Amino acid sequence: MIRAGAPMQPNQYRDIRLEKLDKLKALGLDVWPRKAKRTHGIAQLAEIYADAEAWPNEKLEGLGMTASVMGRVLTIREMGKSVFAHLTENGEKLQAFFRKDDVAEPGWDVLKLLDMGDFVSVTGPLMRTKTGELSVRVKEVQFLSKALLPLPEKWHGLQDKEQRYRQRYLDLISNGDVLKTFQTRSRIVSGIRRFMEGQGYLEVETPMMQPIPGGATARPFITHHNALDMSLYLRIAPELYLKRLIVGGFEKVFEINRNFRNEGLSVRHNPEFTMMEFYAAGQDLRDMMALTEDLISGLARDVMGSETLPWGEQPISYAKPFRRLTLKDAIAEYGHIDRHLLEDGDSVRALAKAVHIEDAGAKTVGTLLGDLFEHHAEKQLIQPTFITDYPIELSPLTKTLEGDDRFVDRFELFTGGMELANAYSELNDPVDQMGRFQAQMAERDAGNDEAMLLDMDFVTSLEHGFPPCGGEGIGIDRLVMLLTNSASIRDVILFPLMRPTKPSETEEKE
RNA sequence: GGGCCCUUAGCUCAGCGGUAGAGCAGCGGCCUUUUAAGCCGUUGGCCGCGGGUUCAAAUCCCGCAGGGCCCA
Repeated sequence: MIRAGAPMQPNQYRDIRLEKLDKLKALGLDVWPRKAKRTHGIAQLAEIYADAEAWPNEKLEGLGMTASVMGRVLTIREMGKSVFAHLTENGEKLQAFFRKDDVAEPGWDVLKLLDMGDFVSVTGPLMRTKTGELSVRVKEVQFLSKALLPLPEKWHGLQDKEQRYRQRYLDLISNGDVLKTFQTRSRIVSGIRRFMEGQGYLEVETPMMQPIPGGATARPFITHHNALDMSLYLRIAPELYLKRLIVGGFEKVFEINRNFRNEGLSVRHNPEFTMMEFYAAGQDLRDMMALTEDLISGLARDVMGSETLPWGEQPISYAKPFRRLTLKDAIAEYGHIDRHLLEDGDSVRALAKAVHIEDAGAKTVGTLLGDLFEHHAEKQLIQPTFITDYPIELSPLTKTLEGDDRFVDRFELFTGGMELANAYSELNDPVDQMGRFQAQMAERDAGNDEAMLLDMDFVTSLEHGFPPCGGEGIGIDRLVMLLTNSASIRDVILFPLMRPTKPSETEEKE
């Protein structure tokens, strides 16, 4: 596969196009000019003169304007002594109309050597064709860049998913929706930054390489620092560092950056993924909920244009307020299970065994409640729903509920059947925190290699005084999936992780 | 990790024991308002890789690689 990508291998297409390049040089052209002649962007012209009734051909010609636009040649339709071509720039298209009698030398010869995929700049007045399409009547052509390899098929685009991910640039060129999705992702992320800054949060950066990976339960990637001769871990979460900043006196901080978790791939998981975490001194879980609703419904409205957006077969409403449900109530409702059975350890264990949950005999009741929730409820939570009152075993960094120390003041937001956000009233009692870490270490000794490691410096920071604090993480990739109706996380990550097609050169050297 | 499926021309796909096919793209013609332009002609293939079965394998069997979907 991907033979066309093999660099500089002899290839029918490359050879012919290299010959054309020589012919262009022979015409005396600078075939790799340093700058494009351009007075307007294609999007700009397409927008201003979009309305065919407001801008009929006579009126366009009456403007007496000359525009220069640059773009990649997407299609060429040759009609004897005239040629139509579509140029594309930034996802927008504009037609160029060449007539042999109109084009100044050596324009017509250049045209004969033009291929789909090349870049050109064209100059001329605007016009509208018989069929009403806005076009540039080309008087002058500037050749900008030769594509030596052909574009994917113009009608079907690039379909092969493997090649779409491996050669994302081809996917972006030939599948218009893909470029739109990633442009939208960019707008969503900048919308998030605007919102957070508007709420008084400061963006900070904390270590991606950590000596002790903390803040989440997950297997880390490990790497090595040569000069210090030490192991380092790619972070699984920034949490413990952001909290140190709260200790240090920041009131509100957020970070949007990559986390790395050494786990499998799926339509919802990529080993590196983007997360926003934020912390606000003096606040609690209720404040995090309100902010989350404001943020997400605001993004739906302001970036996507509606609080109700399509998601597969079923639209999702991001209108406030989102539904709230305790973990146990969610199990009861979606699993059609008598609520009272969830209050008793033996019956919880029996329910877990009934649905074949692994090690159901050995796990704690709280852990089993988490498993039952995942089994019965998670996939069914399509509309945004805050799940609250998590078992303490699943939440080593969270304050307990008032009056019930088996459960903690935490929510996870589920949407489209996915975990989208996770928030706590942060644990700030250093003695309690030390005990929770010890419980995690015991779990680790018992064989759970995802259990948290003790970070003594973090505990020390709490001992210097940590205010009450609300904290939350929001999965940015999943948020983009939801807002753009993308079924796979690979459709919202530009370069998802792929196995190499053959051993890389660095590996061969080692 | 388990199950199912895919891999054939640059791209999109047929073909499923008997000489390797189509559309688009390319190349050569015709055509001065086309838009999946049209018409005539034409080049292009380690049928993912390696074994096997067979007189004969793209096609059947086994293994490997890469990918996809579902489940855990």
